[in-house]
Amino acid sequence: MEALRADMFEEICPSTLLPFRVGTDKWAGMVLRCLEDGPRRYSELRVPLARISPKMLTQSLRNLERDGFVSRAQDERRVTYELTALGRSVLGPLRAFCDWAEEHWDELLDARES
Amino acid sequence: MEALRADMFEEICPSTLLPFRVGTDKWAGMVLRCLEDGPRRYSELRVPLARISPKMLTQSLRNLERDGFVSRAQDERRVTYELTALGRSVLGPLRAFCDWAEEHWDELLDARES
DNA sequence: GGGCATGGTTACCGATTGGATACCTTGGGA
DNA sequence: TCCCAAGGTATCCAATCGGTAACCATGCCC
Repeated sequence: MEALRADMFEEICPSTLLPFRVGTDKWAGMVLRCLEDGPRRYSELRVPLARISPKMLTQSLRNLERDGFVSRAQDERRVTYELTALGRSVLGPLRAFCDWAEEHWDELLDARES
Repeated sequence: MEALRADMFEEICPSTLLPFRVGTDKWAGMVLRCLEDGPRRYSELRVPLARISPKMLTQSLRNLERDGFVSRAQDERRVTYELTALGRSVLGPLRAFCDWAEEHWDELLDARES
């Protein structure tokens, strides 16, 4: 499992500019993608999600937990978040959207400009 | 092309309860689905979207137009909205989510309850 | 030329979202 | 014992979202 790249999600990123959202809030989709490759710690998630505030990361994670997408495990001072089976099952549709966005990115930008 | 059923989207429907959204606003995903089978008029769209206000329907349509998903054609007193190629292309991922939601609906309700 | 249907627009308001910032708590390690 | 890192909370505020309700413009039809 590789480390997560800093600022995986650019300032102009699909989840903010593009017309769809996964999860109840703005960040949930990105959080899910960060958990694709295995469990991650809170502080580890803050690296790729460079612009998230601690408040929003906690809120996103709590929502995802409440909806059964993510499980939280605490081991002394270590907290790790991991996708549940339900969480993994939603990666399919989620990736379908990401692929779509990548493919149609230029068309979308063109449409927005005019 | 069949007429659209009144209140196609129940009060508790995936797009409001479930953790994803297609389109910039609450209604956009439902509007797209209403246009799946061909062009529709403004008043025709208000039938399946029983709880939408004229303001929000206009806003959703304008957003979808701006993003290039929908085109608007005016012919005297008739206004019709139709999916563009881009709009049709997003139906795939959109349906992937709807299918996912249908399949995992019970799990989601269970997770929310506890 | 009066009314009616269509396709909106406008004003107002409350609720929700999300950002910034400061603070807190617990458990090690030096 | 003091400090520091991890993993958060708390507070405040601005902007956006979405609902209600009233109103408007255009073009037909009688």
